Amino acid sequence: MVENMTYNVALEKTKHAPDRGDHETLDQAGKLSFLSGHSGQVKTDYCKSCGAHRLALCSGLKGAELSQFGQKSKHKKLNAGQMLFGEFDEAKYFYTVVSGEVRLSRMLDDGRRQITGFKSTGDFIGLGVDGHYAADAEAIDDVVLCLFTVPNMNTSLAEYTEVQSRLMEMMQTEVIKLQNHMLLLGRKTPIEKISNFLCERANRKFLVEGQEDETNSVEIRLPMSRTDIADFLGLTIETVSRTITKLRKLGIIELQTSQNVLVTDLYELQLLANGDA
Amino acid sequence: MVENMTYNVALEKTKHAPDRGDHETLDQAGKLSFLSGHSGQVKTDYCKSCGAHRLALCSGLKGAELSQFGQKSKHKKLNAGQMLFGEFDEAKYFYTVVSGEVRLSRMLDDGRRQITGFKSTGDFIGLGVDGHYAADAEAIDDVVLCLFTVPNMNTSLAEYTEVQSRLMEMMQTEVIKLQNHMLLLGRKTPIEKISNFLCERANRKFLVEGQEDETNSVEIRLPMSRTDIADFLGLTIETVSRTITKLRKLGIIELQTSQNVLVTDLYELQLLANGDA
DNA sequence: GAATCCAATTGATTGTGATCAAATGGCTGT
DNA sequence: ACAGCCATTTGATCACAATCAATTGGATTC
Repeated sequence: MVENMTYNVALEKTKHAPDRGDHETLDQAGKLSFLSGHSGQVKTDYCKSCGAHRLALCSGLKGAELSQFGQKSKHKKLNAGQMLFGEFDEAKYFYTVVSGEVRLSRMLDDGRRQITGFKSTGDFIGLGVDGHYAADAEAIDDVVLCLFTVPNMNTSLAEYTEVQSRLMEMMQTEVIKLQNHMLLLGRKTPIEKISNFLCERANRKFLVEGQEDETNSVEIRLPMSRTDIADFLGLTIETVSRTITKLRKLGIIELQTSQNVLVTDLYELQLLANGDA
Repeated sequence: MVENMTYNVALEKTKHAPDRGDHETLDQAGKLSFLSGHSGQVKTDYCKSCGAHRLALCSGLKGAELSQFGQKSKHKKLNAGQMLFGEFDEAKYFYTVVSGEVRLSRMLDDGRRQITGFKSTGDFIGLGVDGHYAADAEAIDDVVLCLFTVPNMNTSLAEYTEVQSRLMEMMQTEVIKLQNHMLLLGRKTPIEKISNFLCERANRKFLVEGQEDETNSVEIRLPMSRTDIADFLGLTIETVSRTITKLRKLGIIELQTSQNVLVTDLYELQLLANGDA
C-alpha cells in the first residue's frame, strides 16, 4: 500500500541520532517466548492469542486464514525511549502495536515538536510518502510490535480483502481523529485540551478493557512525560502542570502519582473537554 | 469503503441551518452542458475531458475502463456559500471536486470553528464514521462535484484495483498533510502559519498548472475569506490581516486585491514557513 | 455619484499562556 | 539515610496574540 507518490519532502534532517534499536533482532514470528511460550520449526498460532487482534488490521481474519496471514509477520521489541524509525527513513516495514505505546512526532529545525499521536494496542504505524516515513516514531514505554515488510503487506492486502477494508476503515478513523485534534490545537483552551486528552485516554481504556456502565470515575495511566503531553496538545510543560493542578483543585481528578490519574468526575471532565462548561 | 465503524459521535448538532443545496438536482452524468456539450441517451465520455482526472481517484483508469467507471457517477453544482453536507449528516455520497473549492470544518457548540482543509480539483470529500460525515462541507466559490453513492463507490473500489490503491494513496497523503497541519497549529507562530499557508497555495498551483523552473514569484488567489483563513490557521482575522500586512512591508508579497496575492520572494516565504528565518 | 453594506485593515488595550526562575518530589545508586 | 539527578510543580514576570473598537476599502444598488 505504500506506493509511488508525489509529495514535497523538504529537507534531510540530521540532528541528534538517538538509539534506533537497530541492534534489536527481528525475531521470527512464533519464537518469542512471551507470546508463544515455545519455539520450533512449525510456526505456532501466536496470532490467535494476540492481545491486539481484536483491534488491529487483522481483526477480520480468524482460524486458518489468520494464521496464514500471520506467517509473514515478525515481532520486534523496543525498550522505553528507543526509536523505531525517524522521519525521512526509508519505509521498509509496516507495524502494528501489540503492547506498549509509541509516540509519533514531527519536528521543526529549531527543536519545536508536535506529537501527532500516541499509538497503542491495535494501532498501525508506518504511513509515509514516496517510500519514506513522515514522522519520528519512538517507544514511550516497553513496546512489542508486529511487523510486515511493505512488499509483504501489499501482497497480503491484495490477498485478504478483509484486511484491506479494515485498513481503509482504520485510516478513515485516523483522518477523523486527526481532524478532531486539529480542532483541539487550533481552537481549544488549555483546560479543554487537558480535559479532552484525559477523556480520550479514558475512552481508549474503555475500548480495550470494556466499560462498566454508569461509571463516573476511571483510573488513567499516563506513561508519557509532561513534555510529551505538552507537545501533543500545543502547550508548554508548565501550562500542562498548572492545568492538571487546576483540575485537581476543582475536584475532578486526583493524582496518585504524576503518571496515575484518578478521574473522579468523568461527566464534568467531558463537559470541559467539549467546551460546554 | 465507508463501512461499519465504532467511534463515539457525541451529540446531535442543530444550530443554524444554512442553504444546503438540496434543491439542486443531481444531473445525470453526461447531461451537463458545461461538461459534455450535448446530452442524450448514450453517455458521453465526459471523464476523458475532465480537468480533475489527472489528480483524482480515477487517475489510474483510462479509455474504456474509465468511461465504464464513470457510468455510475453524477455531477452536482454548488454556488458559493452553499452547504454540501453537515457534520452528522448521513454519508450517502462520496465526492470528488472537479472545480472550485470546498471548505471542511468542525465546530464547537459556542461557535468556535476549525477548518480542517480546503478541497480543490481532484480532492475527494466524504469520509465519515458509522455512516455519518464527520465535518461540515461548504462551497467557498462556485463548485462542481463528481459524486458516487457510497454503495456504488464500494463496488467500484472492489472492481477497479487502481482506484482502490489510488484512494489508499490519497488517504495516506491526507493523513500526512493533516499531521503537517497539526505541527503548524500546535507549534508555529502567526507569520510562519501565514507563510506556510501561502506556500501551500503556491505549491498547489504548481501541481495543477505546472511550475516554471527557477520561479521566485507566483500569483495566488485566495477565494476564501479572512475568517476562513483564521479558522484554518488557528488565528483571529485581525492577526491574519496584520500578518499579511507584515509580509507586505517585508517586501515578500504584494496585495493586488485582498483576494489576489503576488508572492515576490517565494524563497524567503518558504524559509519563514519552515521557521528557518 | 451618493448611500449602503460587509469585509478587511488598522489602532488601543487586555489577558492568557509563554518564559524565566526557583522549589519540590521521586528515583537511583552508594 | 543521603547525595545526586531529573521530572514535575509552583512562582513571578513578560510578550504576544486576542479582544474591543474604529476606520478604510471595495462591491452593489438606487
